[in-house]
Amino acid sequence: MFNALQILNTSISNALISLYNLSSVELSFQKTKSDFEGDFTLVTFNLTKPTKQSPDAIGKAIGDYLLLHEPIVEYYNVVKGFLNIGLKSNFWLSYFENIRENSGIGLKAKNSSGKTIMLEYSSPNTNKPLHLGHIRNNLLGFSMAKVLEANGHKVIKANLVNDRGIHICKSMLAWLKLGKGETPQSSKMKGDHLVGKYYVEFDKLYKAEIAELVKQGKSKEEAEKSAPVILEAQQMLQRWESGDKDVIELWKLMNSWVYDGFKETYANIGVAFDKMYYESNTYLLGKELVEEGLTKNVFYKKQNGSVAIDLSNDGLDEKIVLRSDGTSVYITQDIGTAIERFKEFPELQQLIYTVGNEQDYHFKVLFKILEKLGYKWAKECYHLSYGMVELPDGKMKSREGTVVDADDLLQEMYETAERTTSELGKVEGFTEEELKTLYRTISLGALKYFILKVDPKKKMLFNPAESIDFNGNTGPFIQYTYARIKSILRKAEKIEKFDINRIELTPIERELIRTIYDFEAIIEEAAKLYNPSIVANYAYELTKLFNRFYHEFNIIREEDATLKNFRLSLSQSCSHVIQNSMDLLGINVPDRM
RNA sequence: GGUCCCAUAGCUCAACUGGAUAGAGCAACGGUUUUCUAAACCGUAGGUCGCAGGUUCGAGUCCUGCUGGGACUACCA
Repeated sequence: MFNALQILNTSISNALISLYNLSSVELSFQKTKSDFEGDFTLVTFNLTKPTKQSPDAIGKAIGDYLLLHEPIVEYYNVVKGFLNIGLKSNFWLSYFENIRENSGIGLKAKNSSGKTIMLEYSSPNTNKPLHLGHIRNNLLGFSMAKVLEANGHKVIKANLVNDRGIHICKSMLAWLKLGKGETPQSSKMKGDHLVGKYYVEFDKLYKAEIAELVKQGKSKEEAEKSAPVILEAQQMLQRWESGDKDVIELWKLMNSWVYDGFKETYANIGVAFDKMYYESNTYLLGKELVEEGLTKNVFYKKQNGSVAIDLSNDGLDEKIVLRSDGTSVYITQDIGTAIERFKEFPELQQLIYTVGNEQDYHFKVLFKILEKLGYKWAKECYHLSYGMVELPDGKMKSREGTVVDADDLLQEMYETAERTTSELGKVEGFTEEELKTLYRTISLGALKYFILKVDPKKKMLFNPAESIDFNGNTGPFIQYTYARIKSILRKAEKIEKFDINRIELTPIERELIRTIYDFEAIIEEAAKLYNPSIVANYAYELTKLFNRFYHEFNIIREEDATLKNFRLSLSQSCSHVIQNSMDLLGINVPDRM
């Protein structure tokens, strides 16, 4: 009923039939640029060939047709082949009347699409604390889940914890050698940081041994393979795999430290999971599938006994799926876990992996193998690939300690929020507890928005020296605008009934309604493109627009009661959309700040 | 060597997926508060969209080549 594009599309299609006897033509619409008069713009260039008319003539002919036949159209103008169409204020006002009581504008009802999606994200290693790169993963995954839910899908948020492997053994070994029984309690250190400390210690030992061996005349490569400490770590991994009691016990202990730490960080940034997977349970999966793949001739055995798949016809290379000693490689278990998940959740229709773009190739191979094994759902697997977070001097490396630690950053942001807030001095009457919540809301808002406003596909730069801004295109700016609206609504106390037909829209009011109207399409687009930054940029646009409105009119002092209540109601709807769009990003908004 | 990704204002990012005069924020400069929260608003300045071709009525966007940056290419995870 209020789908303007659909209405226009139908009317213009009719116009083309009536005017040129043309049917089934793809029409190209866009939002009218703000420098021109209108709401929607039809691009007419692609119609010149079939109609043999000039763009301007087509625009004029369609425009005239619309004026006669389409009641929602008020006026039109044609500029250089662009047909700008203005809808009647009446259309926008009835739309607004229709949605203004609705606090969930644009959101689809829960599970209304009937589609179930598993979205994997976070998936940390348990040998080190989370850094800014992991934060991007977590925020992106969590937000994407929210966006998909807003489109009516059921989302199972999954976390596959990489809790085993050589890297964990490195931490364990270094702790045994140097730890002197140190625990999170004894050191007053967060568990994941403590384990991470020994991961770095291992690397130091390892590097020293390599240097020593090189000095003795070995090549670097040889040294890396034969350094005693790495051999010891490998041995430890073998003992783990054979179920050695001591190793398993230490592994459990150190992992439990890490989990306590992660739990705290996850709670702090406000992400959650529906389903936890652990690689120690899944790493053997997939081996039996290799057998299946062999009988299907998808895989082949090489002379040395290893099993591989040739993907060179698909633009990829040969990929080993089983070592010559019969053990799995990483992709083997990925094949296994994917299949396992579709068995576990028969209703599953899509599987999304939130993993950095370093693994683009890996997922191409994985999906291709699944396809070749004959799983129909293989084409519903999607790699939500995101770019690395880089520092001014390059990529972050845990081993070398050149990382922005997640917990440190969150703490820093919190302190900045606290300092900025008290400098501005607008929080009289807040309790200690309310202040803490506010600082958290603002600091997380700043960080999350900073990360999510960037297109996930692109790498992004974080400059610790400049930190994250609280002014301009930022989370706190949007939160502030929300608080402003809430303040007005508090002061007004209530919105009285008003006759919408008495309203004459000013340009900015019209633009606000129009922008609210766009929200639904934005949510759909963000899901379609797997891109929360579309929501972030939208929230900013709406917020900026509202601030202009706010400066242009004093809402509370408006003497015309109809106008006043209309503007209050419009402000309220803006607050709903701002709140909902921020919620899709996993960001809270405060009533006061 | 091969494959893939990226390059837009001094800095960080947009550009509705091929459409109009490429837009925001930060930083710089100037203005706005006895009026609903100045974490705001208005204005000025800032661009050979890495370079060179091509396709198209139309290219930041698509194709080719080049330059610069990055990732992947392991019987690592």
